[in-house]
Amino acid sequence: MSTGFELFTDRNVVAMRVNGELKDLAATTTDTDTVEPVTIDSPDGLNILRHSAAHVMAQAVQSINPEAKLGIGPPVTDGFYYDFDVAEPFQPEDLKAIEKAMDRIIRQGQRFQRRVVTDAEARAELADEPYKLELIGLKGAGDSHSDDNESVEVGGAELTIYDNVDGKTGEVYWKDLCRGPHLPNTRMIGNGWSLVRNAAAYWRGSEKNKQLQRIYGTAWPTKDELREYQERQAEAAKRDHRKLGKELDLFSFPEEIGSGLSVWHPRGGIVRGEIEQHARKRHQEGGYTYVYTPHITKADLFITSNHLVTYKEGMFPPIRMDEEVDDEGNVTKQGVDYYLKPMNCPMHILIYKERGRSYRDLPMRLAENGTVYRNELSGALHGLTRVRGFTQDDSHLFVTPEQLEDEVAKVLDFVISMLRDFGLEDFELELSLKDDEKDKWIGSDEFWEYSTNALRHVAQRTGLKLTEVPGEAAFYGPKIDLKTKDAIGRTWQLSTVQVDVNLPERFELEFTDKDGTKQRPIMIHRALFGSIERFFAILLEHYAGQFPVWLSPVQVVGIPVAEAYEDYLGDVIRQLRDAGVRAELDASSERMQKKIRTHTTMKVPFQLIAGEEDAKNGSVSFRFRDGTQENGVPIPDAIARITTAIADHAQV
RNA sequence: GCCGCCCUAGCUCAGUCGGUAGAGCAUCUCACUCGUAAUGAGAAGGUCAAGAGUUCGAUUCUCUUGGGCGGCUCCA
Repeated sequence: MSTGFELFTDRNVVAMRVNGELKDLAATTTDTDTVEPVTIDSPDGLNILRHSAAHVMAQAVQSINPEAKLGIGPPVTDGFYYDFDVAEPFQPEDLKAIEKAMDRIIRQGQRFQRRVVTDAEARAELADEPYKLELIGLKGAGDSHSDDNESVEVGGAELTIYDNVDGKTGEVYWKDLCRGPHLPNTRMIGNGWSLVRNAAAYWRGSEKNKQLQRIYGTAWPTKDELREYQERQAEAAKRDHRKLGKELDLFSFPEEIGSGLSVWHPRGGIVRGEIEQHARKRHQEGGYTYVYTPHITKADLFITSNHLVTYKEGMFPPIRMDEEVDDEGNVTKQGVDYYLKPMNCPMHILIYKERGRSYRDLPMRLAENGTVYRNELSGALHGLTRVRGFTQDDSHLFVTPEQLEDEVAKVLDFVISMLRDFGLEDFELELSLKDDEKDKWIGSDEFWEYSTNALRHVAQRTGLKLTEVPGEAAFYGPKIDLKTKDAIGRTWQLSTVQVDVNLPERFELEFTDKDGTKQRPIMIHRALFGSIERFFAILLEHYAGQFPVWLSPVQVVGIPVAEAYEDYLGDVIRQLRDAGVRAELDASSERMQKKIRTHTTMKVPFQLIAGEEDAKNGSVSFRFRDGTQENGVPIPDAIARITTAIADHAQV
């Protein structure tokens, strides 16, 4: 018998795994146990650090406000939070006071002491903590959601309370219902932590429940790592597409139009146009046909598709047409309701249905940049990534069951190679499956098995990292989602490929097979960028506004050293424009240094400068985004260099 | 939608313990004609988000509405 303290003397060890289970170092082990150390910088160790910091924060809050009732306090990515039920929401000044109190607790070196309790004991000790009592009740009811945040409190096989006690006297300062494990001592939290913000959050994540006040913090093994984290946050803030969109004059959301509805300025329009043109060309090469469909439709269409049942809250309210009302307000002629479309699929289906289809018509690949409108909750809106009107690069493929696997494989290859064209490189896949829950899924077991296997084979063949997530499929079929990592390591979900037998069924789609029988096609829903607005925002952040040359709104700006060289440099700019380059001459009366500054902040990839020297030699001088320069480049070479960079989608 | 915070010139922000406002940049004018990140001078620009209330008086206090930000929920 020995404790973790005896087994591991390394100060970086904060807990241990005993036969695979995380335990406090104070726990005892036997010779037959498999015991592994958990260091503070490991994923488990970080969680323990952060969860322990959450406890200290809760103790600090209750030391300041004994009336604060405890919610839950789990670790999350990069940090932790704790929820409190308090009469008055926290203010920024409160966070400072809480940090001070936390600092005292940490310096005090309180020990975390684990204690097993019965249900009755826990209820008695936590009589003043209604939310904890509710959690105890849940556990009693055999609730076994083992991976949610609540399990941090009551997820173990037995109920445990952690006491925070004085390192020397053993006096109990505070206690909390908790599964553990914890750091041995609050001092190990060190100084690599900080409170980040406070916000409201619904108790147990349901908007039907009361809102609690949540305080978020971040915690790291060292102060240096905290600083690095803060720098990463600052870098992300610098790249924020909402900020760059304003600075680079790309798009805006005029209040007069309404929230979540974007307008695209000339510069943003150029970038978006390049994205769309490139995608269009690739789609046409890939056997897709572009179609156009209207923005509004009579209700019938979305009743048939069932969207007006399952998705009604997500849709804008109807526009009533042709209704006539007399002076008393009685309806004398029935009107018709029109809806803004939240999806394009039913419209594409109607194109399919316009005439009888043969197996020879399949696969049929319809593509559209279809603008859809969704009544998103106002609080959910966020820049261009979450809006009320957006354009999906939507495709619907109609295939025979036999074609499904091949076609999905093609689609996935297509998606990946297209995203590579835009400079994204790091991908992984998520295969969403059905689970055992009854009633949630439609379609036969055979269909699910067949289509799931098809998607799995295809996904595996890409060689990309693949995660399978049971229960995440659409109710009508499995799907593959593609995620990408941007330049600063953030993950974005982009493309989705979904198999659907539901809509073909609802709309009674058919094709005539070789043997003359009528068969039902399978539909594949495919969004590549997801939403063009959102994809644009992701690229903008990925490149921090420094788009590769082909996407840059202005590719070249000519800056004459003095007015006398405007004609000379203007001629070079004209040649570039003739070659299809977006080149401009800055003939304003500013000084050249000022112009360089202006166009550098606008992130123009090539600045061409010419004065006496270059005019004499028939050359120009390059200044690049990073401030480096290359002087005396002969004009033809300069033009070739620029056009090549555009054609190659090069970053400069 | 919910909770909290916020909205002052085109932009970024000061400011007014209630007596109707200021800077820098951008814009316009003039002078300077200049070789790699801001030339100088001057001018113009604001019903302090909108509406209502309290007050002798509101940009400032209160309420309502709109918009934004951070979360929750939701999601392309």
